[in-house]
Amino acid sequence: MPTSDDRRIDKGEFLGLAVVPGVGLGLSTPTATWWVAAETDDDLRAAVRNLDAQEPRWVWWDSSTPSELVRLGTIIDRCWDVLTVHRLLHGGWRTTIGEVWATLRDLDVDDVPKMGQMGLLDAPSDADGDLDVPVRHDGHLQPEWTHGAWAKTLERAAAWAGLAVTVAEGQEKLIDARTDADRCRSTARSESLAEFLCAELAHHGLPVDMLEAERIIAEAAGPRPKTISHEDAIRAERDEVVLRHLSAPQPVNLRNPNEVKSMLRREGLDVENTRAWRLEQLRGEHPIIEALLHWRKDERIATTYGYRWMDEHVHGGRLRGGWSSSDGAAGRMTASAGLHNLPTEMRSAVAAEPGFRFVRADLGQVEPRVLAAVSGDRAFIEATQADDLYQVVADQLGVARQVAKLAVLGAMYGATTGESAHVLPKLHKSYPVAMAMLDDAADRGRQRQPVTTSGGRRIRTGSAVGVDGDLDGARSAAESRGRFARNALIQGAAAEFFKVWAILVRRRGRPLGAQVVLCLHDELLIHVPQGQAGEAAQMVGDAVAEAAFYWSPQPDVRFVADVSVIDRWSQAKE
DNA sequence: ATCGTAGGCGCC
DNA sequence: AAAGGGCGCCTACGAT
Repeated sequence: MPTSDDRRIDKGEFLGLAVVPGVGLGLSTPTATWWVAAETDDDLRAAVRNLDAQEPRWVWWDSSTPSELVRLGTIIDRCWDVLTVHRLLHGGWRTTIGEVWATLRDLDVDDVPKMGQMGLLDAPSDADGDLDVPVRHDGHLQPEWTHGAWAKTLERAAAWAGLAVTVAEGQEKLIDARTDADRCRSTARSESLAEFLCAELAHHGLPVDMLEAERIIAEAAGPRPKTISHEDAIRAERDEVVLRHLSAPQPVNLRNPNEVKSMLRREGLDVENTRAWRLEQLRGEHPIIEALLHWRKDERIATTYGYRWMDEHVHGGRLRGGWSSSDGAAGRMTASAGLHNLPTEMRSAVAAEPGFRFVRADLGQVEPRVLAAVSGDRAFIEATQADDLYQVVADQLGVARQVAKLAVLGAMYGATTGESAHVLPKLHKSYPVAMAMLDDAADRGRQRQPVTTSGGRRIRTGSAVGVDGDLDGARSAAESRGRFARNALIQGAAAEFFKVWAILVRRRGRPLGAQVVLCLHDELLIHVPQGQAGEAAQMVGDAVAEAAFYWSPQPDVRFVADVSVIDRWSQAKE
């Protein structure tokens, strides 16, 4: 059997990979399938590096492989993540390997076999075939294989890698046949690498000053409870600060919105719901409002970002959570463990480690600039040349800047009321191409038709997404889908652009020792040795224009970023 | 007991 | 200023 070093792989050629820790690698190009025994992590790492030196495009089924590579400390810059590309091409989110295979083979996705659906005492049906081969007689993948049985032997791992290459080739063929083939292929590659970045983000974690975090938690939630009854006492104490404002004291469960509503009614305050923005309008009417709003903030930290959250997700000064490169709706990145919704008052706890600094950068006015890029509206593209796009639009429409901003955002979100809706006709007149594109997307959404982002992502609008909150029947559900589609076109394209930026920063930052530690929709945080911080900041800014060069359908749309070097996340501007 | 849904709210 | 799009995560609660 030849070793990996004997194989000649053309630059950019698909190279399937299936890692079996402690055993070796299954490998496959479109023309050959083989395996390499490697019992130690060092051997595994060396084997991958030797192959990567030939500059293949690595192919794998799903994020379990990048997770394994990152654990080994291997760095990859070209890959094709089959599951990620599937989501790009077909929409949807929680997709399984079995469904990806069935889709490619034109099999009914509803027939994809599930693990364990066969009773223990049942005889294997004819469809199951030989467990040693990955594909059953009926054409579907063996569920045992998709659930890990591919890793039983290196021979199987090699076959598994070969199947991944087969799927990747099929996906590329689908892309080649499209009118937007070049752009879509480019997105498939960038989104795949973004998935690898996700594995790195999950592994490295976000630096957290644990003492500072505990100080903030203590301020909001009190000391760390020692027993259950101690915890109850702290909770009761927190509740009491609100309840003492009642004219007729009685126990109220503040965590139950209905009880809060009737409590307020007894105090002479009638509200349809108890949301913060509505309660804020009642500030000054009754002291309990202020106390209740303050209670909510403290309760948020106590329940979601309290000691339990610390114990569960922060270890060795790093906050770690799961990352996904593309969510179910429009393709934004998602993260768990609170990484995407840390309250601002907790951001002082996100601190660079000794000898390191953060470079923080966020894209400025990214949604309207993306709208200009994807619509090709000449007048709107002209407006992106300015640092402050909204001011240019305001001057054009002859309205105040704030009004122009709300109108532009409203057009992208589907706002229908208020002053922003009033300005909409003017917006149509000045920027007809951009507005027509949004309206067209909204129409498609209403009719349950999918929309496609400029990078080629298919976004489904017909499923149960975006229909909550509408009680008055089908018409408003259709409007809700329209708003969703309208926004998804922009949000999805912005997400594609952001990911190109993120993976560029990841690569350009490597010689500087920089580590991407947070991706937040339009904001990047990188952790860098303090001596390299200035150079890294320059690089991050330059990478915006480079990302635009790779991603933007229009070469003359200007994108801007605010970049700063800081020690704590709370030192972000404003 | 376990699951799904709703109200609520954190962030973009 | 108005209350529109996305996500994750909390509690409460009704259905299974």
